[in-house]
Amino acid sequence: MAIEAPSRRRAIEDVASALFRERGYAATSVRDIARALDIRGASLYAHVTSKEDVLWAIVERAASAFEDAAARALDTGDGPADATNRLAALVRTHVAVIAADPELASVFVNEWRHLSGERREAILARRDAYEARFRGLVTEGMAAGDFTSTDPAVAATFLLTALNGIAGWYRPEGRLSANRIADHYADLAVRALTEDHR
Amino acid sequence: MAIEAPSRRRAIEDVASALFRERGYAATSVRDIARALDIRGASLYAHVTSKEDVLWAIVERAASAFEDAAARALDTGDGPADATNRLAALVRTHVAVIAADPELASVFVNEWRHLSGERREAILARRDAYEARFRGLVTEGMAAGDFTSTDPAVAATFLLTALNGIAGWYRPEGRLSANRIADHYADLAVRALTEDHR
DNA sequence: GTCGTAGCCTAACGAACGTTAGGTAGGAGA
DNA sequence: TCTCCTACCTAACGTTCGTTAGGCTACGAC
Repeated sequence: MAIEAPSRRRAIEDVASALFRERGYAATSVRDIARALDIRGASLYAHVTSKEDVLWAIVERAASAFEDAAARALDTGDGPADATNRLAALVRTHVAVIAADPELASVFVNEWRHLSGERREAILARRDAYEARFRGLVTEGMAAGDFTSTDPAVAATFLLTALNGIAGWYRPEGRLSANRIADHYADLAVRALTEDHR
Repeated sequence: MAIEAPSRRRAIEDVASALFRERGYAATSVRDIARALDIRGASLYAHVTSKEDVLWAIVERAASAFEDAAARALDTGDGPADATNRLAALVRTHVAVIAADPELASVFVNEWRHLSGERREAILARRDAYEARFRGLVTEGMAAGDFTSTDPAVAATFLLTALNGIAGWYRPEGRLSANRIADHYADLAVRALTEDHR
């Protein structure tokens, strides 16, 4: 979307996230990342202070992408929509963020535990906050009678894990476009929370 | 369930699957596994031929557990149930397998890609076959009019990723029992595929 | 032309990795 | 008592890991 300065640093993060997605962070060496850029491992350290630093940059960027997109999807200025429509919008947005950069999203979803100390806790806190958005929306919808009453935490986790799973299997050249997937997932999510809604 | 001979080999697999679940296969060293058993890394090789061999044993056992349970859930002798009931039974069974040994299930779901060559392909084939069971059931249910018509592959993937996610967060001492989780997930799954079903 | 700087190189560091070799202690069965 | 066998040990192997140090080249700005 946004036009980025074509920095070397960013190129490193891009190949790293592709490798982290398909092999995992721990199974990807610094020399693997360098080889994908056709340079030597040591040369990376002109652009990067550590391997974990690259992971952190990727995870941080992904977290912001999800947060910003969710805020845009939910805080629409045009008055309060009902829970069903807001849930559909949130699901669509989540799918769109994943499809826009599946490597980024996959690393965020699956590799955050290789961060250490404060960074790990910071990301966990942001994940929790994001999950709370889902849970809150589900809770509101139940209170308003839009959703079937059930355990909001379970329902939110059910939806979020299903959504995050997309980051693992989505391929841009696949059978279904991101929009079609978003349509299907929004329908499935809404129906999962709705009963006799005609 | 079954009473096992208390073999050292099995103890190794148990601590290994716990470590693989929480740190990942690649980030767990042979010496880490040994330390959890209060022995030296080299001593493991009296019971095991390689680190990957341990992963294979875990993944293989998990695959069999899922396959056997699904077969028992679907091939009930008491005549053909409708797709809704069979889906609910399959979901419950899947949850039960995960809850019976979350470490085993989590390694199966998340760490199979660290297998090499034939083993990796063999597990992928079995995963595909298992997924095909879900997809087939969804397809049948749509044909019979029990389920809302949608893309069966997308719906099956949606459900399976939501289900497999449980392996990542379930804790036996958690707020909800495995049965309660199974109830909720079966409801969510059936509703996701059903519309105006009263 | 010279200066800065961006980008890469070779060489090497200590640590950790998976794994092998060969040996020891102790209990079970003859 | 001798003999296996299970379970563990120490020591070491070659490799790979993340990372640092120091140097070279090309190019744009002044």
